[in-house]
Amino acid sequence: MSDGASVHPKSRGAARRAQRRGPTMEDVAEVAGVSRGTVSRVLNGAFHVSPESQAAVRAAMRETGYVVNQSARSLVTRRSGAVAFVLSEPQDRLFEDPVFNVLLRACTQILAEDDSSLVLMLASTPQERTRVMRFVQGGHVDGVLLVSTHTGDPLATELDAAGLPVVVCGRPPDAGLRMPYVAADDRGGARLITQYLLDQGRHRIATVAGPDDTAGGVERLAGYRDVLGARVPDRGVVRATDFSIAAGHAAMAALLAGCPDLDAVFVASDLLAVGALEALHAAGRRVPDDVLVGGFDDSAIAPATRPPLTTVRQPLAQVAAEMVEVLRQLIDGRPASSRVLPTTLVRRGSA
Amino acid sequence: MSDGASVHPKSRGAARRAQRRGPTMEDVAEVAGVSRGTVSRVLNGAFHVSPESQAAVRAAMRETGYVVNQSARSLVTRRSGAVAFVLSEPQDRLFEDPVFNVLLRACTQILAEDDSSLVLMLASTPQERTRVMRFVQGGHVDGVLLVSTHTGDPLATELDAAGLPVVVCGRPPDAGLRMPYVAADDRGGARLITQYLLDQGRHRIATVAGPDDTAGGVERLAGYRDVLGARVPDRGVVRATDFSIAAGHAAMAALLAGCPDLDAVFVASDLLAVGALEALHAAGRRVPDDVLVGGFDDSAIAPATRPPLTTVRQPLAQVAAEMVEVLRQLIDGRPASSRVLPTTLVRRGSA
DNA sequence: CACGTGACTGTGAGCGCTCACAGTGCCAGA
DNA sequence: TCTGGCACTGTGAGCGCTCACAGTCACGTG
Repeated sequence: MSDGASVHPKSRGAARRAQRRGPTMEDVAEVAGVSRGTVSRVLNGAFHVSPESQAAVRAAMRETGYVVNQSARSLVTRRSGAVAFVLSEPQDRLFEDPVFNVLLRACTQILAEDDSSLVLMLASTPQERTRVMRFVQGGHVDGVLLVSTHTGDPLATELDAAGLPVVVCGRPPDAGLRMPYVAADDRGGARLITQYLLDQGRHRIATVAGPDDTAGGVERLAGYRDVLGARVPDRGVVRATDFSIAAGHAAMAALLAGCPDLDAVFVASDLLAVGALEALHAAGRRVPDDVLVGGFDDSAIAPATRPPLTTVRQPLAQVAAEMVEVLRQLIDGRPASSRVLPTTLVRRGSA
Repeated sequence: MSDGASVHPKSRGAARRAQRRGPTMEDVAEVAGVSRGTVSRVLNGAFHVSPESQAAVRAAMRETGYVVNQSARSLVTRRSGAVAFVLSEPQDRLFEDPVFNVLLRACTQILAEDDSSLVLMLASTPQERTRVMRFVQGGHVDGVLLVSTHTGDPLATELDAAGLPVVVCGRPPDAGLRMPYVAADDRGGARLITQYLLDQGRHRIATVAGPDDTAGGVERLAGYRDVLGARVPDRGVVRATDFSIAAGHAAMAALLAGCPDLDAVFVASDLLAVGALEALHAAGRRVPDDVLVGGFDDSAIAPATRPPLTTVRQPLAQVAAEMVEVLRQLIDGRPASSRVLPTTLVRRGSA
């Protein structure tokens, strides 16, 4: 008995190891009475494994409580099974925007369905940007979902130059980028709601546009102009400094000052519209009686404003799903192209 | 000279490899004229490396564009350098709540400062919960930041039972859990604002409380009761079904029906307060003239309501920082204890 | 002058996995 | 009966890193 330890040094070591730090494939193989390779095969859904072996392996996995070691797997496959969700925004205002949350949530969920995970990263400062680049190039993630709203975002350029799998949310403002994007049809949606305001018999339709270095700012204004053409009222366009409530308030006040006889306004986002409604209220204008208000996004706040906001719905869950799908294609080396998804009008009390 | 190529077969191979899939430590070592071990030492900030070697290695890293392979490192260190941010919520309403966003953003940023990353996970369904457990136990992350608001959350129990490093946000409703938490002083904050309403000369102070399976629901109501005691008006307490705008509206309407002569109301969250303000407006009550309204959170929406919301400020950035710090301690095997951070009153127009 | 000492460096043995390849056994067809 | 093919299985060689250990070298010190 005294040499029992030295007789089975290896198996005892394996047993100790198994309990200390979780079972390995080797342990599972031993329990199932097969080899490492067979375990690997059932794990990876490969063919050429007999039903009996398969059952034995599965039972052994259950019995031992086996979980794959992703580090070991990644080391050889060079796939991390993770994707970075990068918010590239000078100020991180976007975090307050319900649109962003919905997108983040949807992406997380969709990735999870495929057993991938989402790593959230911020890239507001140059240091953060460097970190993102190192992270992605270091193979921590297989690809990037980039939420970047600003023209000339250096991160987009760097990622693009490095040839990494990247999908952008929203039409990228820089035409030079090769990477595909997934966007809602901003321009079409803006046309939709502007036409709707027109159809309500309003003639002096102004707009609070978004910042001109964002896709939402540019495209939605373009859609508005598509419909109104020369009928855009004098001083009827004011740009908000960002997509916040406060900016909406300020822009609406400016609009009222420059174009006091407006009878409808298309506001480029719901959050801006919340501010605009306040400014209208403060100025004693009744909505919708005196002024119709149309928003954009159909975010969670839209049905909760006073009055409830008529707005344009972005299919965000679908945007998320398509972004993930396109990214998958890129990661797998398949060709991928950009996609634009239709927007729809949602009528509520404000217009 | 003719055998130059064959003299350095290894170095040529290394060079080829380096360009194919990124340089390894071996490549860096070769360029620096040192060994793998020395490179590893400078990488890990170890001592016993001569300044010359150190400089050579750093130069070689720069020259080759070396980035560590985290998979390989994790495989041996059993540390992933990542942390899971898990949102464990039956319905994922919380995603709409600005409070949650601020917390998520702050955690991401703080972790990034230490070169760790944040993996976002949802755990609404049993399947998702299983996935989280496998993920954490599989060593994908070193610990968990758990944002769970509901009593009897099975994930909290499972994580706790598994003895994994976990920090909960908010006082965990279940007393049986061993894991530490970081919370804002909900009860103290509720006392603060209730006392403030009292000090304004109001005597019929009602409350819209949060769900009773959440810390915010329980603690804030307790603070309210601490101050009012027997002075809580008859039918002056209504529970919201969740922390949403719609629930706030419904609860406030119910409150007005049961307790029509109320002259102030403490609403357990800003989002609820938005709904409550609407309900009051719909009922023709003026705020703050007829009814004072106090919220809780001081989220981004508070200054943007009509009138701006007097509320209780939660130090969310600090909560995030402390959560990360406590989790670090846990991961490093150091003892860690729960922390409660002070809340403060923010006066605006509604009270 | 031998020898311990301490700073520094190189080396081998893995971590747990996948992948390519080399078996093994079984059956149909020659 | 032999052979080729097929379904299935085991095995070795790494992936790139860290860690423990075993050097090496230049110093003092006895």
